[in-house]
This record gives sequence, C-alpha cells and structure tokens, in this order.
Amino acid sequence: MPRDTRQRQAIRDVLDDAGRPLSPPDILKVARKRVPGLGQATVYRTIRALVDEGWLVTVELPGQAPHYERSGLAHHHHFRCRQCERVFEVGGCPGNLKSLTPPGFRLEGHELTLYGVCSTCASD
Amino acid sequence: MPRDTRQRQAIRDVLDDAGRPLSPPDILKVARKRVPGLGQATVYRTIRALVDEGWLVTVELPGQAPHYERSGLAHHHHFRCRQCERVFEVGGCPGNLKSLTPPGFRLEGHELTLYGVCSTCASD
DNA sequence: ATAGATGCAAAGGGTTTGCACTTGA
DNA sequence: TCAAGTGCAAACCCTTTGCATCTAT
Repeated sequence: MPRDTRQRQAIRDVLDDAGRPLSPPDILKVARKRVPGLGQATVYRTIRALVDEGWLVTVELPGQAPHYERSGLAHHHHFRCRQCERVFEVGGCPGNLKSLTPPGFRLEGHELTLYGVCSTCASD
Repeated sequence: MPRDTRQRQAIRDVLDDAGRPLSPPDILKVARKRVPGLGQATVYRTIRALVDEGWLVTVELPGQAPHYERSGLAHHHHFRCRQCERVFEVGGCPGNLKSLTPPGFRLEGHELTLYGVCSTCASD
C-alpha cells in the first residue's frame, strides 16, 4: 500500500483538477508548482502505480505520448485541439462499429479521436 | 527531385507489396532482404521524403509508433490485431461524429482504431 | 526503526543528425 | 563531375532504472 507523500498527493491533485487527460510532462510541470523539487522519475513511477491501482487509466492518442485520466468515467472518446494541443473528453460513441469489422475478425474494442479546434481557440 | 537508388526502390516496393500500414522497423526488416546493408537512417529519411512527396501517408495509431501506407486510398480506418500486432485497413466509417462534438468546437478530422483478433489469429 | 518513496544521474529504446564516402545523373 | 544519397556512429528525446538518501508509519 502506497504512502501518503507530498509528491503523490500533488500528482493526484493535478489529475483531479485537470478534468482532461494529461501527459507526464504536463503533470510534472503543474505538480512542481506545489512540490518544487519534484523529479520526473517520481511522476512516471507514481503514474504507473496509480494505473496499477486502477485510480488512473491510460489514454492512448494517435501520434501522442500516452495521457492519463481518472478512472471510472463512462465510455467516452477524445477531442484534440490542433491549436492548443489540449485533449478533451467527449461523451457518446458513434456505435455501428461491428459493421465495419471484416468477416472473420473479432472486434473487442475501439478508440476514436476527433481533431479540430476547441471553443477557446476558435473564439480567438 | 529524388534519385532512383536501390534503397529507395526497395523501400517503395516493400510498401507497395505490404497492402497494410508498416512501421519503420518493419520496413527496414523487409527491405534489407533486397538491400542487405540498408541503414535505418536511410529508411527514416526516405519515409520522410515519401511523405513529403505525398506518396506515403502517416498512420498514427494509439499507443504505437507511426506506421506508413500508400497515399490515395479512400477514407478508411484501421483494425489492429492484439495477437499478431498487424494493422489492417477497414473500409467505411461510422459517421455521426458531428453529434459527438461539443458546442463551439470545430470538427476537422478523426481517427478510429478497432482492436481485436484478425481472422488468421482467430482460426488458430 | 525500517521498508517504501524520492531525486539525481546514468541507462534504454526508438528516431534524428553529422560527416566522410558512394553513386546516380 | 559532383551534389544527392548512404551507412555508421553519435546525439536526442522521452521514459525507465540504479542507488544513496530521505521519510511516513
């Protein structure tokens, strides 16, 4: 069972507050505001521990380093802003995926990523 | 304008023959059968050149190094076999994506990756 | 007290770059 | 001929690991 350290606390707070998937460098940058000397190795180690515990889930985005978000969210997908590079969660799912699957293939899961411009960047 | 070298020829042949997206290491491995001393740097440089020329397109898969496929294919998506790790093209698109996009966001593109077991692996 | 956690620095794995040599045009 | 292309090795970037030190329990 993990100890309750300042570093771990800070990392969890960052992810709790973000409300969207973050990359390890994102997490390091923000968490260092609360724990100045925080090392990157600690971030990577803590992320892995939190994933193993089931507190975080890995979000794998095309062409991106993995991001992490809190677990327990309903089935959803992601939208990546091409301007600010932030990743947002989007509800729902297009469904109908079985019909795309070739005959003889067994469909077990899927990932959908939308690309475009977020509302913040679009209004500039 | 690029020269017609054995290396470049071999790399294009490999991609032409594959019929599915390949990673740089995949390409290196197969192309070395035709050009034994082929260096990895040449593969990476040639891939980039072919992408810039528009002969290849980059296929970015979640949690994977980028793969490359011939350009000019109709809109399609990909299926990744969890057993053999190969990536296949699948026709069609679920559509209906605009309805998933949050208000104020501008949708410009999308990537869909299906996961499961391909017919070859499923029949074992 | 003491095992787990941390920070630093070095090691890894995949991709890119520098440079002298080779080769297509 | 001679610049583009190549192969090698070193450099890079991001992530992981080794290890001495620190710290929550």
